[in-house]
Amino acid sequence: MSPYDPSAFPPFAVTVDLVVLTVRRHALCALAIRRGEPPFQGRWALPGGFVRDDEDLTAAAARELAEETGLIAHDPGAPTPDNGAHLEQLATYGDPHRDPRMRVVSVAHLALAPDLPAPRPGGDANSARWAPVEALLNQGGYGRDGEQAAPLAFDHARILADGVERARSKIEYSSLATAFCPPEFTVGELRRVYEAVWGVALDPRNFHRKVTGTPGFLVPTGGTTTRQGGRPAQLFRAGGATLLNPPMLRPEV
Amino acid sequence: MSPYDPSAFPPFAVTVDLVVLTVRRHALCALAIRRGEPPFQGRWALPGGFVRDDEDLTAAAARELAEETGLIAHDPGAPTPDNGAHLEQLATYGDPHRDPRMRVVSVAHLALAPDLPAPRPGGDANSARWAPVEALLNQGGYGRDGEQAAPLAFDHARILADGVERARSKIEYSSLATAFCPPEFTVGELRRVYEAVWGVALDPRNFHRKVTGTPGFLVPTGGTTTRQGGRPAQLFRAGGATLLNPPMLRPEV
DNA sequence: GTGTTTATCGTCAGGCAGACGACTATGATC
DNA sequence: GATCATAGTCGTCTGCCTGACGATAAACAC
Repeated sequence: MSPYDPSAFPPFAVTVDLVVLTVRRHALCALAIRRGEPPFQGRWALPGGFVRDDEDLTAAAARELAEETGLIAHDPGAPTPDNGAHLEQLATYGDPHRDPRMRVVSVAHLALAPDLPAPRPGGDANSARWAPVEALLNQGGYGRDGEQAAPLAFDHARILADGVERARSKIEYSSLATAFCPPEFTVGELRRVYEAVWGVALDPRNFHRKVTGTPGFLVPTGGTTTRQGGRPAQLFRAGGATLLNPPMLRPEV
Repeated sequence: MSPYDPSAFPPFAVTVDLVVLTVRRHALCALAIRRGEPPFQGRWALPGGFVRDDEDLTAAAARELAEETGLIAHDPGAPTPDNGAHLEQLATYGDPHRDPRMRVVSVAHLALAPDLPAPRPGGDANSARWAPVEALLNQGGYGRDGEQAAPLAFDHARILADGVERARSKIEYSSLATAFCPPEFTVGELRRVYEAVWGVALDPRNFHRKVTGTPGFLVPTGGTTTRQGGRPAQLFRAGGATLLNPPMLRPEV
C-alpha cells in the first residue's frame, strides 16, 4: 500500500491532557476541571485541549499548562525557576472508544508544580480546583466537601493513576521532588513532599542524612527560616544533580 | 471554543513505530527496514505503519510486530511464551515537521524479543535486517559490511535511542532481561544479555549470587545444558516476579 | 522557666555489593 | 588417558548504605 495516500489512513484528532500535581496541606493533589458540555457534562476531568496545526506536542502541553495555571514549563534538568513547573510526556491513550463521538488520541503529559500562592487556576473558581488524588481516584467515595464524587470523565482516572504512579516512582531515583517545592526550601519541607506523594512517614534524621549527603542534590543558600515552627532550618536550593544514585528508598507498604 | 467542532481541530495521521530489540552475537540489535519509497528512499527506518480506524494503539503495534517478525506480543507480567515478545508503549513523537509531507504523530513502542532462530523478518532479506544499535545510531559510521551507514529516516534515530535507553534502565529494576532469552536459559546467558545491553562486563560470580538470590526472579527447571561449553549449567525459566528489589546495579561507565 | 516543636548530629547493627579465591564439570587437544 | 581451556558454582571478606533510635540545639507558647 502507498503509505501516504491520503485515503489510506483515517484522520485522528490529537489532544494533550495534563496531569498537574502539587502538594497541598500534606496531600498530593491534582488539577481538575469541571466539564461544561457533554459528554460527561458536569463531571470533573483533566485539563487539556487540541494540538494545533503547527504545534509540537510538548509546546501544546506547555500552552495548556500556562492557560490553566499560569505556570511556565521549563526544560527538564534546569533548576526550577519562580513560577516554573516540571513538564514531561507521560503516555498516549488511543482506545477507539475513549471518546464517544470521534476518534481522539490523547498524549498525556505530567506536570509537577509547587503549591501555588494564588490557587485560582483558570480564573473560574467553580470550574477548576485542586483535589486530592485519592478523592479523584476513589470514584465511589466522597470529596472533602462531603459531596458524592463522580468518576473522572473519559479515561482520565486511568491517566491520572498513571501520572501519580510515574511521580511516585520518579522521585525515588531523581531529584524531581524539588519540583514540588518553592525555589528555596528546607529539608523538612522536602521530606513532607516525599511523605505526601508516597503516603508514608519517613524518619527525619535518616532523611536529612540522605539528602544532605547526596552530592549535587541540595545546595545551601545560607539563609534559614522558621516558618515551620521549631528550630530554624537551613534553606536549600535544588542542585544540578538530576539522578540520585543510590536512590531514595521507598519504605515497604 | 467548541471542543468538538470538526472544523476546530486539524486532522492528524497517527502511526505506530516499533523499536524491536534483540541480542545477537553479544550485541544489542534492532530491527531496521529499508525504505522503498520517498521520502528517505533507500534509507533504513524503524518498522511501523498507520493505526487503523477501529484499532487500539497497542493492537496496532502488536499487528505491525507480527507482520514484520512473526512475534506474538504478550501481556506484560505474563511469562514469555514461545515466539512471544515483550511489548510496551515507549513515547509519542509529534514534531510538526518530522514527516516532510504531512502532519504525522507516531506512537513509538518498544519490543524485546529473544534471538530469533529464523531471522528472516518481513520475508524480504534485502529490505529488513537486524543491525547493531551502535551502527544504527552512529550515523556517520560504517555498518558491519563496511558500507557507509546513512542516518535512519525521519526522527527514527532519536526514537531508537530513547528505546535503547528505556531497555537499559528497565532491566535494572525489572525482570525484563528475560524477554531477551528463550523460554529456558542459563544464568550465563542471562548475564550475557545484561552485558550486551549495557555494554559492560559483569562478574559472573556476583551476578550468579544476585539473580539466584532474588526471590521469584528465576525458577530452576531441573534440566542442564552444555551448549555454551564448559561445565553444564542449570536451566531456568523466568519466575513470576517482575520488579527486582533491590535492583540490579549497572556499573559506572 | 517549662514544655513543645522542629532541626541536626551521632551511634550501632544488619544487609548488600564489589573484589576475588577456590573448586567443579564438561569438551578439546595432545 | 593426561592436560588444558572454558564455563559454572560456592565462599569469604570488606566497605558502604540504610533503618532504628538516642541526644542535643534552637526557636516559640505559656
